[in-house]
Amino acid sequence: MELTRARLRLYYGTLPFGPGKADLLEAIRDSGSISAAGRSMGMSYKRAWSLVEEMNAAFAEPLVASARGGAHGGGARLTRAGEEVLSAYRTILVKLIDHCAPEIAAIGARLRPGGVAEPDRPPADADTPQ
Amino acid sequence: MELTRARLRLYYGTLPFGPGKADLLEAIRDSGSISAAGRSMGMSYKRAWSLVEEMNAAFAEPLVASARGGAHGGGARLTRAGEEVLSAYRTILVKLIDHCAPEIAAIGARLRPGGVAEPDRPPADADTPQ
DNA sequence: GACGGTTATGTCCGAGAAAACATAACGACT
DNA sequence: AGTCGTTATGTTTTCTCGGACATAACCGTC
Repeated sequence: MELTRARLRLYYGTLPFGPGKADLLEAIRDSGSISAAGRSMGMSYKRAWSLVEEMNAAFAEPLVASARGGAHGGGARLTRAGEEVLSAYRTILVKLIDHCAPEIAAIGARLRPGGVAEPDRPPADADTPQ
Repeated sequence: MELTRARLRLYYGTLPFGPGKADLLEAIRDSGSISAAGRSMGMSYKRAWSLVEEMNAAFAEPLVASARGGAHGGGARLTRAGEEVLSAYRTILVKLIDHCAPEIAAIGARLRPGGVAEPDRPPADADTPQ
C-alpha cells in the first residue's frame, strides 16, 4: 500500500502550524483574497479569517497583508514573511518524503494488500478538503 | 521561538497512522496490557482497544497480540511487525527533526519573540497527552 | 468453584470545533 | 451618492469525536 498523504503539524509553543494554514496561505497567494481562498478550499470565510488572524498575531510581522474597500472590495496578499514561511513548510514536507522513503515504504509494505475490507464505498469520494 | 512538538500523521489509503497510535504501541510494549497502556496515557480502554483493532485490521499481520483470561487476566504485547512499524515511525520523526532543522528554525525565527500575548496562563501546564 | 484483572463490545452523553447565519465597515469606481 | 465585493466580527446551531458507563467472556490462581 502506498502512502496517500502526510500531514505534519509543527508546534511552536502554543501556535500550531500545519497543513490547514499552509494550504490557506497558498490559496491566498494564488487568489489574492481571503474569501476566495476559503471558497476554493471549502472553508468558511470566518474560519479562514480566524486562521489568518492567529498567524498574524503569532508572527513578528504579519504573513498576510489585507486591505478592505477599494476597487474590488479589497483583498489580501502574502508578505515576504508569509512567502518564506510557506516555502519553508513545503520544503520540510518534500525533504520528509525524500529522506524517509525507506521507512515510509517499510510501513506500507506491512499493510494488508487491498486495504481493509470496507463494504461498498461510493467510489472516487473526493478528499475532504480540510 | 523553539519548536515544541511535531505531530506527523501518515495516511495509507484510509488508514491514518500518527502519534496517537505510535504512543499507544509504545505504551503497550512497555506495560504489557492494553488497559494499562490506556491508563498510562489518559486514554479510555475503549478507545485504546479500538485503535488496536483498527491497526490489526489494516495490517497484513496484527501489530498487537492479545490474550484474555489467565494469570493476571490476560495481556497484550507487540508482535515483531508491531515493533518494526513503531520503530520505523520513530525513525521518521528523528530524521525529520534532524534533516529539516534549518527550515524548522527558519519558521521559528520569524515568530514573535515572547509568543503571542496570552493573559496570565497557569504556568507549566503539562502537554495534553493525546 | 469463586475471584480478579483483562480483553472485547455496545450504548449514551457531553464538550469542543466547525459551519451557518447575521451585520457592519470600508473605499475605489461609476 | 450608490454599488459591490471584500474584510472584520459576533451569535447560534450542528456535528463529530471521545469519554463515561455498562456488560459479558475468558482463564490462571487460590
